[in-house]
Amino acid sequence: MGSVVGLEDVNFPTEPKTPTPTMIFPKIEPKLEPLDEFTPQSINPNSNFSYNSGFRNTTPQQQQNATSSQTPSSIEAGVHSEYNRISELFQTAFAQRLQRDGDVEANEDSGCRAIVPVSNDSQVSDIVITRRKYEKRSSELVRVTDLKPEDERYFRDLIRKTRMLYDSLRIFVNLEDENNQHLGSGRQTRARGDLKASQMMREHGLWLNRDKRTVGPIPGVLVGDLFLYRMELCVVGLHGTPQAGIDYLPANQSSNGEPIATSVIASGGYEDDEDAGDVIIYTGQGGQDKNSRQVVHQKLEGGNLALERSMYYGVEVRVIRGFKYVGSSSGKVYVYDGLYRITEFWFDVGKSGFGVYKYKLVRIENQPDMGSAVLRFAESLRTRPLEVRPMGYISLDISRKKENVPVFLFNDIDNERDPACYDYLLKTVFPPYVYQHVGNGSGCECTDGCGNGTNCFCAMKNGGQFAYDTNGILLRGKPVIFECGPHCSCPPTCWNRVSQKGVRNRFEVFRSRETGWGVRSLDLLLAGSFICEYTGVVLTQEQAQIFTMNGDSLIYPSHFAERWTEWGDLSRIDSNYVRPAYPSIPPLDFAMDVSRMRNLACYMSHSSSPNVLVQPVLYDHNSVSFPHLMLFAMENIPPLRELSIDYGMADDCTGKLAICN
DNA sequence: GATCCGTCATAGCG
DNA sequence: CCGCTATGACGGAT
Repeated sequence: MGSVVGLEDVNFPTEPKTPTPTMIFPKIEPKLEPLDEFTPQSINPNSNFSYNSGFRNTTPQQQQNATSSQTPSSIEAGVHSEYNRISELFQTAFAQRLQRDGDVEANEDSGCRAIVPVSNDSQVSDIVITRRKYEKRSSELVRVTDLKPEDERYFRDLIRKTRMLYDSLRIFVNLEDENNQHLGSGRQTRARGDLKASQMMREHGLWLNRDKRTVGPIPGVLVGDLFLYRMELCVVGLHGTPQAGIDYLPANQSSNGEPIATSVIASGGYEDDEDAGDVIIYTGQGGQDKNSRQVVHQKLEGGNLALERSMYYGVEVRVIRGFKYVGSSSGKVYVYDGLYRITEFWFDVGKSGFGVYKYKLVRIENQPDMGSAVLRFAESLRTRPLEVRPMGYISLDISRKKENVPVFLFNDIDNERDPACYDYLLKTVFPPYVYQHVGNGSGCECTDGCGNGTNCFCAMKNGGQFAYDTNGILLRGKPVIFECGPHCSCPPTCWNRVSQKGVRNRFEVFRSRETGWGVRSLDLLLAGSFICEYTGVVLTQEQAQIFTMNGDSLIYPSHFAERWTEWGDLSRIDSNYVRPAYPSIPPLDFAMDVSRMRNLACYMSHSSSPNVLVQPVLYDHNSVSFPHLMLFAMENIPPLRELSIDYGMADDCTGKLAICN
């Protein structure tokens, strides 16, 4: 039997310790070649820059196309002129550098030639948050290293809070716009919540990682983290440009006058990309018309030059993959896949017949599994679990058809099969007296559906507005939420019935060495989306006493940390923001028995930095002291990542939920 | 009905 | 300040 304590220790510091930022520049020492011997090979001995030695990765047919589609300025002439241009570019850059720091010392023993550690007297608190309005991006290139576990937790929490705020703002802007459309503002296009949210956060200095240009990992961002919008990447500082695929420190800001790439987004926007996971053939930028067709040769400038320089100096780049994924609103997600090294680059003939730069990106070893691979793996698990993982499945539905969607039970570690042995409890069982005051007149009378909540009694109970948007995403955590229910006149399709409809995603209870049993999803869980109810049998005071005397463990809902307060909290943007206190409910003082009947929720692990929140909800009765405990995602949770709740436990209180291990 | 394409409103940055 | 960009949303066509 493992301990229930989940992902992380309970306590983490509010103040970060100082990690050591490692300066990449200014001290660099690439070998300087005499300018008259300047050749592509001397620019970079590692590169296979193929200037006139034929075409790489190009079929004869493509070459034919290339030459035939392009006369009289043949592809070869194009390459020649491009090469001349590059030579000029480098001559200028090297001349400038010679003039400036002709006496830099070589650093022979460093694995990465460009990287020379310097003093660690920078303040880490400056690394992350920018408080001034519209501050320009910094030109200081750093790599953050030596993060201690408490630092990791601090930055993780910072990223988490930042993303929560971004999502809240985005949803609010979209909803407000939708309401305005209802009123007939006459505007044709919808507001871009994704852009508005980032703008508001920028105005309040809430963008992260803007006062340093960070090479390598962004503190607090894990490999596999999911983003739904390009601007979200800008806000956390993972990738700084809203549209361009290559982010780099431009030459004029660089201490040695050369650009350095920091991150790339591979989303298949270029026909010549090849993506084999660990190895990417990445096409440089430029040369496309507005229809994304390659119409001229690419040039070795901007991001293309930066990638080449990053290769030369052995500087790693972050790779974010964007790809289609049903379930996200735009049909696309961005996944942080970790660090890659550029090992080769060359000028090639693209499918269009025009010259493109190509870069071979190789994933650095010993990193967590690629998020994009996990997504694909989860996809295959959803459709054919036994084929993909023939061993380990104990049950393909522990709910025995009670849930809309089967709940898997997986254990490839030991022989435990406990969760298969319990009665599956779909909904919490309340004592009969909570239903006393239910009856006619307790629900709304919106026969045609509740619309946007105008004149809906249930909306009024929530303070005039529904708690969800039209996609069923939780707008803001509240002391309690009133959903429409069996005593309402509205049809079951009413969108104020999100949590009572039960599980909609594919979940799996799994055995883990760290957390005993755990729960993970095979679907992407969007931030704010409903996960499941935390079910149990609610006990009367007397029953609870007997249970306690017998030594049985109970769930006390009042012990859950009130994480709902964090969801939709706009206080960092809106100084007038007040945390929702309405509708107010008395402290929850009931106990729940899960010793015989339970659902998947009680297998979720504890974390003090959880990705799931507990939100009280009422729909089938009006006793505010006995709400359903509904679980919602606090962030975009990638498939197969363990779900965690803040049980409000201290480190040494693992016994409380040991029954579920 | 899913998917593709054109169009438009965008915002950061070099 | 201007032009570029591996965006995102929508509406119409296939």
